Amino acid sequence: MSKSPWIADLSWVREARQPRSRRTLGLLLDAAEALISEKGVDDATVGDVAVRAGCSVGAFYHHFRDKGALVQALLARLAHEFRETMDAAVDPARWEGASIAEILEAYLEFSLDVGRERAGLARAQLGLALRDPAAGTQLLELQLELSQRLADLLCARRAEVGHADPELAIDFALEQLRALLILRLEGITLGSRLERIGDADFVREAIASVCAYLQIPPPPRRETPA
Amino acid sequence: MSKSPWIADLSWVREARQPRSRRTLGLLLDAAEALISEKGVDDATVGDVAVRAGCSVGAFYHHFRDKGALVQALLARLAHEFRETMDAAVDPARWEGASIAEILEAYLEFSLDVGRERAGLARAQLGLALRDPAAGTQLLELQLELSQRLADLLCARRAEVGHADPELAIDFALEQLRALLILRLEGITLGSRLERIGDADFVREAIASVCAYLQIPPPPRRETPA
DNA sequence: ATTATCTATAGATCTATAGATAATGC
DNA sequence: ATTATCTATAGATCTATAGATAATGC
Repeated sequence: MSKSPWIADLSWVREARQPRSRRTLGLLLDAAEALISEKGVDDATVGDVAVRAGCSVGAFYHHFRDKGALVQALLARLAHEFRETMDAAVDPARWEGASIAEILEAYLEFSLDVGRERAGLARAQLGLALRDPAAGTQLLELQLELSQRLADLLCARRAEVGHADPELAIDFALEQLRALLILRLEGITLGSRLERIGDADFVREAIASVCAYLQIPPPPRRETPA
Repeated sequence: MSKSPWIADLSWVREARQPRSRRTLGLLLDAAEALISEKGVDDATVGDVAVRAGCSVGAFYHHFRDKGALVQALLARLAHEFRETMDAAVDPARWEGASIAEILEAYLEFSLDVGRERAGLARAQLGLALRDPAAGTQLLELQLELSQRLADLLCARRAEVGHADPELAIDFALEQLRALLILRLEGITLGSRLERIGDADFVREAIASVCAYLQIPPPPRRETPA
């Protein structure tokens, strides 16, 4: 029976049976993540990835239909991790009793931490999004969802906000912080005076800025643990 | 006489004599600028550029040693235009009697205008800087110089500033606006609510934010010309 | 018997060059 | 005579495939 052209490329997707296979798949993804972090998607070749994963190019193509499928799989894995982290992060229960300023401060600190670890990857993803808006959106959409859920958290505290249009102001403030984070994490700041100030000062000024804009009280000073 | 290896690749640089040659050079640069705007440096091939310029690949290599030399030349031309514009823009005479808020407002408006025209190019340049920090710095350094000269303009007006550390605050505010501009111009905002607000609202909120942070009076309302 | 891997290589694409041909300015 | 261009192609690089070989689980 000849196959309908509509389903020519469709087959039942099943998890790999052999543990060996799953191991190789993991090694390939790890290798790809590392290489793409270092060199970007274009300069990380299929050959590179295979060598780093300790397998052959042939094995690579057993696991991925083409190079694009690898990038997709990698983004999917990152998206999964992102979502898990986000779900824990924006749980309203975590933030009971927290002020807007405290939430934003925590957002900045955590983002800087995580962003530093995954700097190369963020760079690669930004590069991807710049070149091909369709390809790089997956993670950016998650960032956006994070902004939305943060906005929800903050809007529940809109009584604190002195700005005439609290919803707009909260959106704008979040976007402003996101812009600052991207610039700082991508290192596009170059030799600007800001690059030389530490993260602590950076967070302090950023928070001072949004607090003034939103017209909310600044966060309480935390004692540094001895 | 055999050549010293130290000067093997050195020759006297002279402007092209033939007008025909200068014309081709210009066409090549224009073609490259357009193509790189559309597709980025990697995807704009030498062949593409030659076709678009209406000449052959051979002619291309008569003008440029290699593809990198083309990118260099293009960046140099842009840098020249940037500098000319900047020199006119930050001339203190232009800003006599202007307040900090008015200067920042004008900076935002002009940057949005120019950035829209050259969006693809900014994108390509950002991509270049992300991949190879050494290659893309030329224009970023000019952006930085612009920030520095704007900072000088503003520092001359530090009496307006209520923030405890005016220099730091001015640097931070400028960096914040730069971050917002990049995000908005690169279209990384995606479907965020901010993308849907117009430039006028964007400028207004951004200015409101820095004025609150710096603790300076907001800019005077301008009447819209009928 | 099925799944996973390896080796070797075809095919596509892009950069850069060689050598011939045309245009320019003295 | 010199400068600028064109045509054709070599060489490098990368993606993807074909076919043979090894490992796994029933």
